[in-house]
Amino acid sequence: MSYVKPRLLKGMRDFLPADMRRRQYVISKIKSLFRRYGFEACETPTMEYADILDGKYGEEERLIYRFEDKGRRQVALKYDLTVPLARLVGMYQQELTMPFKRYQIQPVFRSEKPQKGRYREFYQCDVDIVGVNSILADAELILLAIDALERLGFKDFKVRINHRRLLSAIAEYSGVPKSQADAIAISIDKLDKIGIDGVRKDLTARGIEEKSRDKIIDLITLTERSETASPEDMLNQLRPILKDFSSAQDALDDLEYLFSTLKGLSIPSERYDFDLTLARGLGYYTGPIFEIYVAKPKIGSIGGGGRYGNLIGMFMRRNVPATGISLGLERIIDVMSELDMFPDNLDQIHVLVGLFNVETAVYSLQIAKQLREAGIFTDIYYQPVKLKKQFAYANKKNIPYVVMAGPDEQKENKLALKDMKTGEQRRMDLQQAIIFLGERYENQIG
RNA sequence: GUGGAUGUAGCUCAGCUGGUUAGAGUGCUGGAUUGUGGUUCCAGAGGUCGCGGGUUCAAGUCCCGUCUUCCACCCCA
Repeated sequence: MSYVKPRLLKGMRDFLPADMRRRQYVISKIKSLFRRYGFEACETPTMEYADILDGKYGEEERLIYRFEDKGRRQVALKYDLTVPLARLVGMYQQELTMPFKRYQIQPVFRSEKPQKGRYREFYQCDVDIVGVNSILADAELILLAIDALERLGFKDFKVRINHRRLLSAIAEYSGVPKSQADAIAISIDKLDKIGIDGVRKDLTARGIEEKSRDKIIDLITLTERSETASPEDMLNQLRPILKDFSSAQDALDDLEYLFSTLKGLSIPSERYDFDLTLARGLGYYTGPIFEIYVAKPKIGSIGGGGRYGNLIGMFMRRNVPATGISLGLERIIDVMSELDMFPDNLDQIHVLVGLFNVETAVYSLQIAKQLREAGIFTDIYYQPVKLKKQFAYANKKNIPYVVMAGPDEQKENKLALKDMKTGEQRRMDLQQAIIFLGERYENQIG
């Protein structure tokens, strides 16, 4: 027989049942919350025509997986869920009810060099609101993201908020040519990592003139100084400085509205921050931008998003405003694993029906059948091996209860239900067992 | 994409300056007089030392290449 060494492609992963318990736990919580906020599900294919994705991501475009298919079409694996959504809206305009609120939980692909918390295939959990100009939509997405993370047990995280047009205004204000605006954004985004002197050096290295550089640094230090200041105070400080730039005023208005809404929703102020240095890489953002940040495990952002005003317009003849936020499933899971945030009873199977001997096998199968009809997750042992082995199997699979039914039980039309944790075992009839297990696992039985 | 580290039984690792049949713990399989487990005891199976070349009388141990994982940069979920 020929042998192929089993192996995985770089950055790709298998999920064993132990992994899937955690993934499904997180997905089901997120999904039910999305629905609670009035979003409906959507999916798009793994592959798109390459030109659907081209020209949307800026620098990051080099990370798109590209192939030629057998029909010599240029195809690409989807890189995020936002651009496919834009395509979808462009295609089904007439069939979609506006405003269109959809959630989408699917894998995306990026050919990056893998690291911890960085894979080549990973799931994003996106919620987007299409067709709404109001900043209220952005505020609600931030609320939703915070709600989701808190429900998963996150304690220490923060949503950093900035505005794309503020970044370009900074470039304008400092007198830097438009072509270098992105370079500035990238540079000041590193403030956390390399500090103010690092940014100064970096700006110089990027060929920014001294005069411009100092103006930029002044602005940044303003926000850095104000770490204790409220977002409102910071906006008020910026307003006079950027007075002559009308786009900056619009951005400041947006943010002011956004922050006052968040405040009005009673979101604790430690949950969000105005961060003038936040610059999201993706090219399509045009308005407020957000990033969800955890400090504890050094993994960076676990989600992000923002308003994209022109992207959908690239797939239709008019512009449609939209805003969205994305949660990174595997980073959320990585953080939760690291901080031991998963409940320890993520068991999926409630009871194992053991097999005493061949003569009573059918009786055992009947018990299992009826437990299943009652909605209880029931596994069964198929071979009449030593009870020791059957119990060991239940332990290994973390099954909390075992039913044994031998000749004695069958004679009385009963069964023995054993609690694997306490070792306690009681003889009862099937109905009693169904009631007992049914009450215990009420919330899981569908 | 650039730079660095790593790779030995299913898992976690040991193996000194190259030298005979590659080890431990854990896990796995079987057993300790046959209706009850997670403890203990006994026995056993399991390794092309990531893969491919090369140097040497001799390589897990040195050199080159390649792949994987991890770290930094870049960037991001």
